[in-house]
Amino acid sequence: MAKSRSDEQLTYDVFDTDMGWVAIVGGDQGIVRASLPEATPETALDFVQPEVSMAIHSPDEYVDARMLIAAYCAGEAVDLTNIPIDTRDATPFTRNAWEACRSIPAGETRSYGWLAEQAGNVKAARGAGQAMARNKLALLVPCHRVVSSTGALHGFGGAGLPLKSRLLGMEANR
DNA sequence: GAAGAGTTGTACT
DNA sequence: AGTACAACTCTTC
Repeated sequence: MAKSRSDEQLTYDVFDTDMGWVAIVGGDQGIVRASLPEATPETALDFVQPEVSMAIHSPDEYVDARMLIAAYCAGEAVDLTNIPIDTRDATPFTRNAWEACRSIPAGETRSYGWLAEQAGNVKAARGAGQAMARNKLALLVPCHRVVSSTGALHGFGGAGLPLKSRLLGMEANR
């Protein structure tokens, strides 16, 4: 770990899945940033900027992650938790929230309050939500399984909502 | 069912 | 260091 992040060479890969193109950017510690399934590889790569700008295309590094993500997008029951992730930019609370989020079983949903409790503070549900908002690992951290206390898909800022609803439907149907 | 107040964490200035 | 913002939850009308 002696090597600094700035001195580290990032690598990326982009591939097509059943739901669209997914781009992933990783470092020495693991995946640093991942995109949601997009219509075109260009959009997917745009999603992982600016990290991808200083990364080189190394599909050989992520053949394992590619297979898992592709299988997941195809509806297969795979464990995305096997993919190593690097939470360098995350604060302890955020990292803990992401870790708790990965702990949620497929097809199940948890509330932000539960997530906050796992992260350390029960009343930090709002902060937990923000941690998900800052989540750069997209599919690797199944933030779509986190819903509001009432069970409704709250927030999920922007165009991610339809996709997450789709993912939930897929997992539930599975 | 809808609206308002309260807490905690993160990001930015 | 301080201020503003946020993908929440709970209590009350």
